Amino acid sequence: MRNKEIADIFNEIADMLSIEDTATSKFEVRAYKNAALTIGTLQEPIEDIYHAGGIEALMKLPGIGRGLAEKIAEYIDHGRIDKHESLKKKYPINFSELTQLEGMGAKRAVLLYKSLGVKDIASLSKAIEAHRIRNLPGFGDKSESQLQESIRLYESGKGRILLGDALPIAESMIDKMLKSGLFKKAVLAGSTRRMRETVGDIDILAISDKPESCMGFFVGMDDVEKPIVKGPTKTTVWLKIGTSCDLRVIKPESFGAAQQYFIGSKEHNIEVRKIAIKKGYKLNEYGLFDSKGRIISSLDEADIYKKLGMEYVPPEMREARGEIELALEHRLPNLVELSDIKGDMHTHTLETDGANTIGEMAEAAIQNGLTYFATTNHTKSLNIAHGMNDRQFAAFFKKVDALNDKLDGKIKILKGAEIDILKNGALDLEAKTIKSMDCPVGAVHSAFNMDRDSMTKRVVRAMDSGMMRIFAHPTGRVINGREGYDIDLERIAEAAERNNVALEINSFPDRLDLNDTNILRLSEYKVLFSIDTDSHRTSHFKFLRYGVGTARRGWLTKGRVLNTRTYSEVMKLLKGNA
DNA sequence: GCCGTTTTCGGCCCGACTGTTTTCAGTCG
Repeated sequence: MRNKEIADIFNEIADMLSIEDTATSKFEVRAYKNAALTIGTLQEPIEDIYHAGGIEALMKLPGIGRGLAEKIAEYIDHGRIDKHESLKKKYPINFSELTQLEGMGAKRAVLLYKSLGVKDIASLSKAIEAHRIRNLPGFGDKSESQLQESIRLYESGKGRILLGDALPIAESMIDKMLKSGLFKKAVLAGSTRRMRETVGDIDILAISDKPESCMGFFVGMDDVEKPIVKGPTKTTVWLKIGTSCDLRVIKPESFGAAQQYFIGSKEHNIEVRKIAIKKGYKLNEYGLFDSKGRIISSLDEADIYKKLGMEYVPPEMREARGEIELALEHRLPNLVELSDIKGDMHTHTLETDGANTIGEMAEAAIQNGLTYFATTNHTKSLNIAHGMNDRQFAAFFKKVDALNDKLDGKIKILKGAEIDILKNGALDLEAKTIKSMDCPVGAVHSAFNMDRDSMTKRVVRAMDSGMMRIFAHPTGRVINGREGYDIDLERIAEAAERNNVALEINSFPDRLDLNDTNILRLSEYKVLFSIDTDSHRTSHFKFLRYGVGTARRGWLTKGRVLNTRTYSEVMKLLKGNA
């Protein structure tokens, strides 16, 4: 997939063109940025589009005309774009690195290059140490020390943090803000609200009569390491967890418009504003206005969408991936909700690498509102997790039977295992043992570096055994950890369809596997998805909301999710009698 | 460089904050 490479190059061309500062280049910059956005958020490999339909097919993509389509073709065919190469000769600067620094854009980068020869963060650091920045036009003592601080923050907070780390902090901060009595309302916005798997910062939106006191309270909170930007309506701080947090305080009459604006995404908002313009309106964070500046709507987010002729778009869908068109046609899917989930098909106990007994897990599942769950311990090949053999499973299942009797329907425990799919595609237990289970889950835990075809065949063979009901964490990726193995998900989905296997959406915060884009990609297949926690201790059942958020980002409806079914419906599906 | 339900020419999302400025450019989201 060349999408990211091309998007990066277009962004870099845009940065370099933005220096030229002529009347047309200003909009040429925007054209390159728009195109980079289109390509960067594309669901399928751009080279596939090109190879299937040539330049004409590329030109059908939004923001891509003949000129840019030819440049994309040039890159796919020759691995380089002439315009990019010649600009790079003119400005041999690492823009993508430098512009990641707070307070550093393309223009400053070029000024620093031309006057001091700064090309990247390393050479910038040296220039700062020698105090050579402060005397440049447009710079001063403050900008010099701020750049130094930006470098420090960049080094310490490289990369985005997990949703599972950001969301609990954000919620507790909002809780404290509301309890302070200074805030009338405080809500979560930004990528955290959209449930992106990682977030670059936390955005909080608040209403108050006393914005100054609010900002004072905010910068003084325990979670805050230091303020970065402080204004009367907008303040940015650096949090101790290693990410920044924005607070915007607005007037109550703008609450709806402000939510719409601050939830984002930026790409979604740009599209929505264009729709406003087409209708002769103007949309900003204060409201929707007509051409004479009279207010059309501002109090309620849903009303703003309505006034624009659109359905209310759930935050998780706001990524400019086609939801705008559907909202205009009133054809948005009715997304699955946390409260729809009745069971969990993937959990562990202390018999293998879990931390709690099956009884404790059952109690926690009840507390979390579930009516059934599958206990799915690891199998013998996974030594590191003390995987169980056939005899141990038989003994364990007797315990589960006894517990089920004792629980008397308060919750139903399904007997299962997270069975290793061995290198040759065989399942790591005897057929007799697997057939005694309600919920055999298959998973890959070894030999991650097989080539794509072999890995795909390995899993397809396991599915074709007819004994597997769920394929756990299908790509094996760990966010900020490892890439995941190379596997052809389309072929996996076909095999899953044919064998009545559900594909898992693993809710563990550093897995979220399948992820939103893969779910979207596979939505045309008639497979069910199973949103599981992979709980290794009782507290992990709370992770379910991350899996549901991911499913919603993948546009899944309740009907597409296996474990929204009741216990008896699920048992029928698992036994193949549905 | 893209794009069109008033347009194939003349527009292109919108506002806050900061530092270095005497009215604004650069950056950010």
